[in-house]
Amino acid sequence: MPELPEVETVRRSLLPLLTGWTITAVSSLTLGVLSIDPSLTLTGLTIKTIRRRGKYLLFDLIPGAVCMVVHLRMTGQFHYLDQPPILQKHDHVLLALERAGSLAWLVYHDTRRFGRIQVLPAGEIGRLSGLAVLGPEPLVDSFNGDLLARRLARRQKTSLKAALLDQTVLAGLGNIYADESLFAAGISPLRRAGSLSPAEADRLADIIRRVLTAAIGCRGTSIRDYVDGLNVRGHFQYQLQVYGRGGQPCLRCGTPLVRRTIAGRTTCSCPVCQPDDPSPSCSPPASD
DNA sequence: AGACACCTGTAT
DNA sequence: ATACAGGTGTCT
Repeated sequence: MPELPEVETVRRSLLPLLTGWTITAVSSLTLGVLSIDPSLTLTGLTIKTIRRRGKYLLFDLIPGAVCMVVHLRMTGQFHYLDQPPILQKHDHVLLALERAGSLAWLVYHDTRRFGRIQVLPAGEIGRLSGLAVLGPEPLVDSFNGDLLARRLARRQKTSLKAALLDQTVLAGLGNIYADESLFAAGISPLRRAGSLSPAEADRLADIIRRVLTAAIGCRGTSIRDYVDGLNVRGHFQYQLQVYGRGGQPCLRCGTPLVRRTIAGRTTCSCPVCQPDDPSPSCSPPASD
């Protein structure tokens, strides 16, 4: 479920609730969800801060520079509770917390059980495949059209949709925000990743930043499962222009939106606002 | 680049 | 019964 805006919203919702709290007990209720480096114990560690990299959450624990790396995949959720939890189906990990005599609990819940929590020395997180190979963060100042073009050039011949979903090209986009960004930029998901003009790359980079920022401002998109760390839904789903709207009229031109599978994912786009051919109406007449 | 795997729930 | 879902890792 969660893409960058949802993961960032989870991070922001949990950060003030969890910093400074010490883990007093760990229950791993399902095999294979939580893995802890054999040299480490979570019990007794204090949450120093929570960072995000792409779609990963990184809980920094002290003392000893320990990192709890979390990927929520499709349906992972954290629930913060200030009362003892009544464990539900699909609750997989329970952390009991204490600070200045107060108690709290953090539950990891995941219907489809695709998500993973890994605990390891902070210095070794570079060994986690996936995290180590992530592309640049789209919300840092250095992200611009030039950088995007250089990253897309790594996937010259693949479709732009496939390239934007590739976390090694750019970190954080998923199916919703790839489609929303391409629509807002007026670029077809089927364009070759290496075919963007510098002006198009500038425009797409700017729009990716704006779409993700707007979605974070809405606390994410809640269609099915997604909620933040306090079980609160986002509301960017009310601003979606194309995702999930196949067959419905384009909100810009009225043409029915096209729904098709690209890069193995359902993709929605406007055949008029996002022409497959790079801007035919603006091309200079062919001359030889 | 594509198929399939990992899972469960929901909608048709 | 079948299709599909905010993701990604592995194998053709």
